[in-house]
Amino acid sequence: MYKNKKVTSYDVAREAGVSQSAVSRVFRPGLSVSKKTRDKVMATANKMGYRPNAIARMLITKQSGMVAVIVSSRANENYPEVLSQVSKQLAARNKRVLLFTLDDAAGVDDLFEQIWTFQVDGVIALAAHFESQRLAQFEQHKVPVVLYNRNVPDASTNTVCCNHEQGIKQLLAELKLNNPQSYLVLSGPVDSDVANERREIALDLLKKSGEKNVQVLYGDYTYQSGRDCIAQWLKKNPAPDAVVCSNDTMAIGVIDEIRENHNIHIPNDMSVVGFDGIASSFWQSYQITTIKQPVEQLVKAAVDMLIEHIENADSPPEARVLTGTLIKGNSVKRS
Amino acid sequence: MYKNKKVTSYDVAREAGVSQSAVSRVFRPGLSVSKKTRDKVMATANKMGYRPNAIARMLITKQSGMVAVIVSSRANENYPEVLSQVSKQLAARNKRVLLFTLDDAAGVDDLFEQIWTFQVDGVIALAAHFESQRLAQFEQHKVPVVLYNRNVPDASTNTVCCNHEQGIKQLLAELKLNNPQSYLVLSGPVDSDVANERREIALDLLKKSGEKNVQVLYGDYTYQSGRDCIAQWLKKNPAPDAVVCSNDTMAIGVIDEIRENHNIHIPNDMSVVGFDGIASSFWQSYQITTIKQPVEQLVKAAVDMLIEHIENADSPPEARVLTGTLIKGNSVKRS
DNA sequence: CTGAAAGCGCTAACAC
DNA sequence: GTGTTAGCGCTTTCAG
Repeated sequence: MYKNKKVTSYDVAREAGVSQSAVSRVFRPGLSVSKKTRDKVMATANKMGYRPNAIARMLITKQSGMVAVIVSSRANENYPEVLSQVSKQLAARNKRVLLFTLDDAAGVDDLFEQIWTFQVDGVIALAAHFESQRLAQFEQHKVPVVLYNRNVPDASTNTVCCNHEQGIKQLLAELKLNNPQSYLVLSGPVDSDVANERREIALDLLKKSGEKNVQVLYGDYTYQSGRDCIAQWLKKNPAPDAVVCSNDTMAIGVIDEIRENHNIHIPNDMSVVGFDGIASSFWQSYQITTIKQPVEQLVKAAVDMLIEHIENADSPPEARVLTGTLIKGNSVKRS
Repeated sequence: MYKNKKVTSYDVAREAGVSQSAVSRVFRPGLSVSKKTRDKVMATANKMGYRPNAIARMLITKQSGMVAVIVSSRANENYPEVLSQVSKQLAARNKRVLLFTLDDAAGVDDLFEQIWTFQVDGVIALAAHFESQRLAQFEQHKVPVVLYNRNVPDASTNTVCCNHEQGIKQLLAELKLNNPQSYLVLSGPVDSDVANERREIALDLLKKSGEKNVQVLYGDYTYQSGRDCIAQWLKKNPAPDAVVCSNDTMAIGVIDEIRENHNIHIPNDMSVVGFDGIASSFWQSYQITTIKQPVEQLVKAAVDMLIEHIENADSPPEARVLTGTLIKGNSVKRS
């Protein structure tokens, strides 16, 4: 075995008695090489354990074949599923995932530095919040970007989003069947764009339908915050008839808190709805009424858009909105 | 703005009136440049929007600064936490994560091709199963690798693992307090090394302590498989006194199935234990007795080992085993 | 401390 | 169809 140093296309060429570019051609699909040379090259390449060096290729083709995927810690609980889909679907398009996790605003500068230096072909941002000046940088550096699960008002960015409005409308309609007199909206954190959007839509719709008794609390999307919020609220206030949570995880927290510490029956005395359709929302012990996001299709849309913009630098920005599915669970009374 | 093409170190050099290597030096930390040149270069670089091209750097330094992280779909439910930790801790060591997801054995060939061509500095495999010949390839290609949550008998590979034996010993001791007469071991899938290890350890320990009535069922680590297995079992058999699940998710499934369809009380009539300590195992409605994996420390160990082997090619293979924490939940009766 | 020069391993014209 | 040649953008000796 030739293990002492990395074997290059030159080494293979010499050994096979062909030119270096012949070797290169053999390993670039779709280039015309005679079967004879191809076989000869392949044979010696295998013998020598040769693998083309993607780095060198990137340098010359100016395509890294890598897509930066940014995951913020504020991401929904369904992000593992999303990430796995993203990885799978990008792989199918012959792109690799360069993963970045974003903890707090502090890391953003560094993150962007990395993105530029690594010459990624594109960026998919999962539920992260970026200032609009940040988004402008992508354009300056000519790096296509798709925001997943975000709805940016000014339509200069590619976005893919679940239809929050329609979803929340359906959830509220479901709640209305029981004619609730008081609502509690349990919002996600204010630094999450998705949370803000869901909250505002809910408040807006409730207002439009003339509801007077609507209160808002702020959690941070976690189970514990769901528990804490409702516990805190019930210390000084009567139980609301309906609780509208910005995600399933908080809804689960609410349900557990009620079960443990309060003599309130869900759904008979109180209705709870969530959002996302995460795996545990379907578990027997919770069975939350929620909107299931069409994750696979959302990711497909995101990947399609990104590839389109990578291949065609001046295609116009696009926003795609997909509709989720109402899941009628047992956290809202059914007649 | 100089936006028409990527600006290179030559462009900056020309503009700043210095040599190209001067620019290079400025952007390589720890190299001696006079403050005057440094300032001048920095200023024009910023003005022109210059960013060093990491690809070119990789080509010459033969270090990509990337670590391949392989996630298999068989990974435990705690993988999001693990992945997030891995990403964070590698970032702290100035490495980027190139993420690969592995669905089935079919993709392995392709995966390995990618790993070689992308010249990654190292590999962390999360709960994936590789044949030993595969592992040998890493050595041939001189790519350091750390297996996370695997215990390979032949000690020629770097591994980091939670102490399954001690954990399961503790869980069984906890169960013993109620003097169970019959055990059901609910194993994960046979193509998961972790699952096999946990099952065998449990069976072994039970045998050693003289238990006669021990049955085994095979799930696939999912919630639904937990439900299905126990439901199937109870159709034809009496309820076991103790159920030992290979992960928390299946334990949750067991609990939910029992709650919905059987008149059996947990923990009074039946005890259930899990493994992993995933977030939902602590939820009020489950509170599983389980072993919480020390994820942060496990990842730290993995990353430390990997970096060590990247920097020091001939450090010897190492296996680190960390001990988990027994969580005394409510799925086992407490006296 | 600085600049000149030689590549890293490969791709992409371009002749033959 | 194949070989020759000129780089991609950077790091790294090596003189000065």
